[in-house]
Amino acid sequence: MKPDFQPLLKSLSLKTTPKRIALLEILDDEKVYLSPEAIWKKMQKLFRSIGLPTVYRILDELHEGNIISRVLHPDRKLYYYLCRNEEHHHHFICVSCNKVEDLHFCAEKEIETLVVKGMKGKVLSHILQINGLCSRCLTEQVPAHG
Amino acid sequence: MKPDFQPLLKSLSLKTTPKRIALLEILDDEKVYLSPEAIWKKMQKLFRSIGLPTVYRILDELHEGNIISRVLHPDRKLYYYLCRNEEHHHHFICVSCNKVEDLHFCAEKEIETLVVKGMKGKVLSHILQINGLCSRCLTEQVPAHG
DNA sequence: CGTTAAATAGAAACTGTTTCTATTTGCGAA
DNA sequence: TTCGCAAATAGAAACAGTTTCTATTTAACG
Repeated sequence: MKPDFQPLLKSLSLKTTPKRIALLEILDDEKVYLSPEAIWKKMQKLFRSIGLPTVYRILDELHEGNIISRVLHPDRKLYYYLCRNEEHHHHFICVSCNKVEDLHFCAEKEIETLVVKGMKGKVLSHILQINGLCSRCLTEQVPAHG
Repeated sequence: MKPDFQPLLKSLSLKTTPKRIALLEILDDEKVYLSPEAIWKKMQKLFRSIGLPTVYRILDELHEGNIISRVLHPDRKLYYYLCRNEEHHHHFICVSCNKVEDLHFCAEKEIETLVVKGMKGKVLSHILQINGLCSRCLTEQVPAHG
């Protein structure tokens, strides 16, 4: 069940190139977040000649257009994944298998109150990221990395 | 009022070198988080010859020993600051002046419940970072960067 | 099909960080 | 206080992830 990404690209005034479609399909297939390099390696199986800069550029464009989300991993690298949730939410990241799960929880109101009333400041954005082990990795006793 | 950092270093089995003391004093003076390079520049005023790798190494050691905290900035660089709070807390970061304020708020319980009961997973760590404008920058209408 | 602006490959540059090796220095022992 | 050695450091170089640059290719529109 591959979604039709053409209208999505069109809405961002991006041309529908095979590489953009392939990258979106790769992210759509994965339930884990991927590094640009991992995406590049998957792309190389589909295109005999594709540069890493192309992957970076496409990721930037799609992230810019809010089609894909990215995670700032504790290892200081950026990881990307396709996020289908429109509403505001946060991420649970399994440090063992890299799976991302959306958490429909947000402490927005508490934060807003603390910052506005407590500090007389203003909230521009907030990041809530939970690192842990998903149910599968937990039961399988896979050693966590990081 | 400079604290005596010697026993602190000793407790980590780190030798009390002028550079380690100076770095701690620089961080103690600042109420903002600093990049390794910014710290290096301040160090260069005190030591005619100091390498950037030395700054990185000292920062790593102190961070390892839980003496200093670090922030993973949206610009993907690491910033460091001296954190005097022992208890678990989170950070408000002013994107205009880089000041860090501790927020004594934590959604730990809600997160725990969601992950354990909802996902049957396990929480290893969590990051809550609030980016905004502090009261001073807000009233001064300083344009925010980032 | 032809045109044109957008997209891409490949090389090279850039930046923050780490590693390596020879030299220097803090500090416990004598 | 001086000695000896492990720890700390300088400076160069390497490294990794990411970005920039330029010539070439390609999608989209008429």
